[in-house]
Amino acid sequence: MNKEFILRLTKYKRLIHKLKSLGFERVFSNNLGDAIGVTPALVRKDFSTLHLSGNKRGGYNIDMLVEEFDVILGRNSPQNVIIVGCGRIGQALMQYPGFASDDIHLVAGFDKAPDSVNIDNPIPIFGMDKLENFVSENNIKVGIITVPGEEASSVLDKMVDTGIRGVLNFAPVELKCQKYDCDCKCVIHNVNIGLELEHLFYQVSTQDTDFSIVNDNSKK
Amino acid sequence: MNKEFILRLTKYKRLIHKLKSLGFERVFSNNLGDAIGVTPALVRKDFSTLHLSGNKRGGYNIDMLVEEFDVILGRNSPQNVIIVGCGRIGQALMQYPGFASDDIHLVAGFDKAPDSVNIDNPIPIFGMDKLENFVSENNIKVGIITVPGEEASSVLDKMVDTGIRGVLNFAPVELKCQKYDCDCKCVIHNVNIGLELEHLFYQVSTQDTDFSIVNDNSKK
DNA sequence: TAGATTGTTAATCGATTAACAATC
DNA sequence: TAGATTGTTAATCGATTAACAATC
Repeated sequence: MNKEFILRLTKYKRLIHKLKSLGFERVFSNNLGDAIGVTPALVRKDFSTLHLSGNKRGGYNIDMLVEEFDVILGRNSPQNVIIVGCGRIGQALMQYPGFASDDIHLVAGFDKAPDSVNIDNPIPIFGMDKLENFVSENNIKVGIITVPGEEASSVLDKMVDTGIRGVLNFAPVELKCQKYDCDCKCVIHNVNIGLELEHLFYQVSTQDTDFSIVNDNSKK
Repeated sequence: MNKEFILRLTKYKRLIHKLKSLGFERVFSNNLGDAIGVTPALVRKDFSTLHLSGNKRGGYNIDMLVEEFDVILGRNSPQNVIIVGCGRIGQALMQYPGFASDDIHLVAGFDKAPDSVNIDNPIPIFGMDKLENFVSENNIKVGIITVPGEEASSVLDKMVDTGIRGVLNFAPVELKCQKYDCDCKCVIHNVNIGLELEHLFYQVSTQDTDFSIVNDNSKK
């Protein structure tokens, strides 16, 4: 429910998998807290709300954590993703090496001009007219948008209509799911690269200053 | 200082520029709140902490806001960015159309094998050995990392050494700036696409459920 | 004047943390 | 037993909001 909380969950899961592969058998709340940058108390609180319990002395059992987190985060269901928009960024993501290790599978790309897309892609590229059938036949729930900003909104509508429930949007517009009013049936994460860079410039420019100074400048 | 606050600032700025281009002369806190999804009270609070004042009856003057936000967000200083790692994602970003409109300029790319990078890039590509001089000569403060995960950490160190103060990281590892202990001289934003997708899968899978149900399942 | 909107204070809300009893 | 760590409660902290006096 809480964004920060869910983000911590995915971090816990990754960390726990790493620890398991290192041969750990138990782990303490303070180890976990240090690694993901929170207090041990919060780790225990999180685990407590997830009904994950440890031993008063021996910490938490790694095998148990691995198993439970895989259930909690739905690792057992197929993590298939489609990508709509096969321009430069779309094609780059198709080759992105970071997915395989997370059991996330990009299974197909869609483009309004599929024939003009390079041949050497690792996944099949279809025209937009194939989207609906593909999504329903393969029960796809999550998609990536990498179309130009002007097309993003209509592409989103199309995707939501076909049954997509989660979207990662790279187009430089802030998308909101308006199809179903406030009772939104689709979760959207916007990755707005320009906004991120602006944010960085701001932070860098004020790193050593504080607000009163900034304001004094603006009034010169 | 607060992440959410800074994000709102960039949204205010974009919105205000849009309103100005539409011919607006004044705007009220409730308009702004509706558009960026916060309460009017928060808009007034934000503006108040920024020492931006309006008229009790007539709202806020758009021209004043445009001017002040450009100062606050440093629009007046050059927004030059370099990119380290000229693989697929790096090259895709070089052609990204969303930057120009924000006065953000990608000015150069760096790669350990610059000769193997495609010729038709819109910006010059240099070897890593040129990084330090370029950054100091052009007074670059912000860079993008698009190298493979294994190289990200050492690339970051190199960038911080040359004087880069803000980094947008696309490598699939969570980077922290450790060079200067806790007194961190470099702000880092991690865009972890795999983590985002996992997060989405989790949200989609629990969209209609609540925690007690999730937990019951996990105990089956 | 009456109505509307700001600016600010105090209240609320929710997340995080400190602290400690329970217990391995 | 003594020491360490969990699980949970109560305190803290900070951000957001409601409310309203000031005033255009």
